[in-house]
Amino acid sequence: MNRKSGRATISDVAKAAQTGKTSVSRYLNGEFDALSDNLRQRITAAIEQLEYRPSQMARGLKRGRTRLIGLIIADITNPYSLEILSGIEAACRASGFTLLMCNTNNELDQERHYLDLLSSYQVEAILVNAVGMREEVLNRLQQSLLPMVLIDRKIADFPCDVVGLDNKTAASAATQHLLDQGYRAILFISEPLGTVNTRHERLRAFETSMVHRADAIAERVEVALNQPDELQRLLADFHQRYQHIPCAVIAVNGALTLQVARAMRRLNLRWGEDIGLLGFDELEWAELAGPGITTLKQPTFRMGYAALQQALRRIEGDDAPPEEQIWPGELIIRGSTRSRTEGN
Amino acid sequence: MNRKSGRATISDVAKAAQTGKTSVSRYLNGEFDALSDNLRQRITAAIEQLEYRPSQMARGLKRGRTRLIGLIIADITNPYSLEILSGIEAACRASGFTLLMCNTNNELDQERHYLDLLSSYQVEAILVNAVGMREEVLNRLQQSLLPMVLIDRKIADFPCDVVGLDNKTAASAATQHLLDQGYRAILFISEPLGTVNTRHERLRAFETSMVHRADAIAERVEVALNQPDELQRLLADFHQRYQHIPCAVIAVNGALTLQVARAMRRLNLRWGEDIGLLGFDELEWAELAGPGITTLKQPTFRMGYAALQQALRRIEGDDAPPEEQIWPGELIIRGSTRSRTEGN
DNA sequence: CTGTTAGCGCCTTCAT
DNA sequence: ATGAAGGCGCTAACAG
Repeated sequence: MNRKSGRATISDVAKAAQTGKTSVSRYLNGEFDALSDNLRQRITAAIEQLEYRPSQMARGLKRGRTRLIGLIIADITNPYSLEILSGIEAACRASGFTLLMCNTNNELDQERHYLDLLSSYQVEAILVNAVGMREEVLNRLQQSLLPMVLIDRKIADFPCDVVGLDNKTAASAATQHLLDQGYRAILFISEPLGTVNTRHERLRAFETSMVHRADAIAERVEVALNQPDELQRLLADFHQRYQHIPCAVIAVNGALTLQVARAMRRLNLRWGEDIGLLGFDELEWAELAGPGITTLKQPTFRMGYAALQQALRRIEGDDAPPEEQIWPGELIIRGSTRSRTEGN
Repeated sequence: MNRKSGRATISDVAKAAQTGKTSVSRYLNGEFDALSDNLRQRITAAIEQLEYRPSQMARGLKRGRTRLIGLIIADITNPYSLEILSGIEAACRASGFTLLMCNTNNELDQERHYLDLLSSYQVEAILVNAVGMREEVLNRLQQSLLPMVLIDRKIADFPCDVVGLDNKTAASAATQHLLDQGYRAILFISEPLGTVNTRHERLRAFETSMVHRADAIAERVEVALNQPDELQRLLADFHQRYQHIPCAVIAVNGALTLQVARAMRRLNLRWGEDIGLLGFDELEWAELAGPGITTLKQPTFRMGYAALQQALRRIEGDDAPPEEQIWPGELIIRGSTRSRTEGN
């Protein structure tokens, strides 16, 4: 046993098994055909006795295979991201990889920082669910040949594997549902659009679905998260202007849906009664809130899982052109979008 | 620039700056007093030009300082764990550490496996929010001198830093609140107690608070997560037996509270009306569910943050005896525990 | 101030 | 079938 670190090294094992490090290394890598039965047993015993565990650090240094996957998330507290994380994690567990987790807190320079950091840990691939990046950073990454998979959001003009929702179909279905239910004034509430393609796509599909309908009013607004007062003001204003016709709200993601629901609560607006409410992302509590909240559920867990699988394929050398995986959403109808007959 | 890995190494920088690796290393470690202005500038330029980033792997191998923290979580999808994670992550970000995340899915052998794995990555400390561990594993860890901080749950007879809730006070306060509100039959619903000290402590405090009260009935039951039918049956049975007196339920944690609420929904039992409901752990949607759900909020974020800080202290050499940090909970009263006057 | 030398723990030729 | 030697990228003496 090595005196200083307290941990046995490959040399200690070799010594204990009365052999050289090479054979132990072979043993560790499963090259048993190159080992006599006797030697193999000695090594097994030595490892057991010394409680030896190979150092992934040293291994990674030498071979480049660290079995580490980097994950960059914009905001872990977001329920969507959490489920994505959950899927990725399960896939990691299944494939023997470990996750290095980085939360950028939606800050752009953190993103840059973590990208660097992860590559300095020699991760074998990077999964990203946060995109504010500019070309400079990306080029560096691309040169490094580090496989990268984007989740949910993608980057314009940057060819890269992507896993995301079929935003167009989903947003159209959501809008159509509200129209079918009789709503005639619909407010699309989004976090600031920025360069987040997801938000743009959903909004565009919403507007496209509405533009044909001369009998219905479409409005849109951007609000940052955690601005309850502003949100409340917006909702009150919207409702006040259209209270004579069935009106509804679409929230662009789960985090926002929560805040919208809270604001409505404070305004004493009952969803499903006074106003319709539909939110992207399924929420575990959606059925418990009043008459329930209609959601556009994404197969988040499976998307996370799939993202890691895609990364693994790249790690194993697949160099097919970048692939864009588009998953279908599912509209889960609950009481918040109850049917409105005219004037009711 | 190194041909094979595509990444510049310290040697490349040394060459480009026309100096030796040592000086570059010194530069990297901020030992500027040992570098002439001229040399320093050459190095700066070389690093810039080569886009050099030191390999954390190699660094870790040599110095033992990997700046990596291992985190073992029983179940990331648990809201409690998520917020803990969130706090830990923030503390990591603030201190320049990176998280290696492992989710055991509540499986004991995974726990063992990950403990090994993390130490093989030379993490500098391990944070654990999942405890099924037995002595064998722990002893190995303890010998390795790897700092470890337990969160929420602790292990009997294993002296170790712990960050947790003041379960006794919290559970007493919760129970007392229900009694004060007039409830006279209270069911304590827990996940299987197992060796999870947290659940035991909360139950014990509940029973202690109830035992003095000859006028009130205390019951308890254990249910595994995701057994909706059984849960429903239990609740129906409990309510049916005590519907003539104000009765209430305490759920031992947030995950369970969600399931209890769902079961009540299906049974058409309205919390705050037909039955009282109080759950450990604050839920972001607690105020939105019917008249709101009364919760016992834990300062989860700060607890996670504090856990990492404690780990840092150990990393920096603090060898004071194990410290048990007990944080106070806060009862957040909502409509689900509305006051019951007799017979109403 | 600066460079040389020797490893950290492991894997990989290349001999034997 | 086995082992010795060299090196991955970095740091830490030890000289100058």
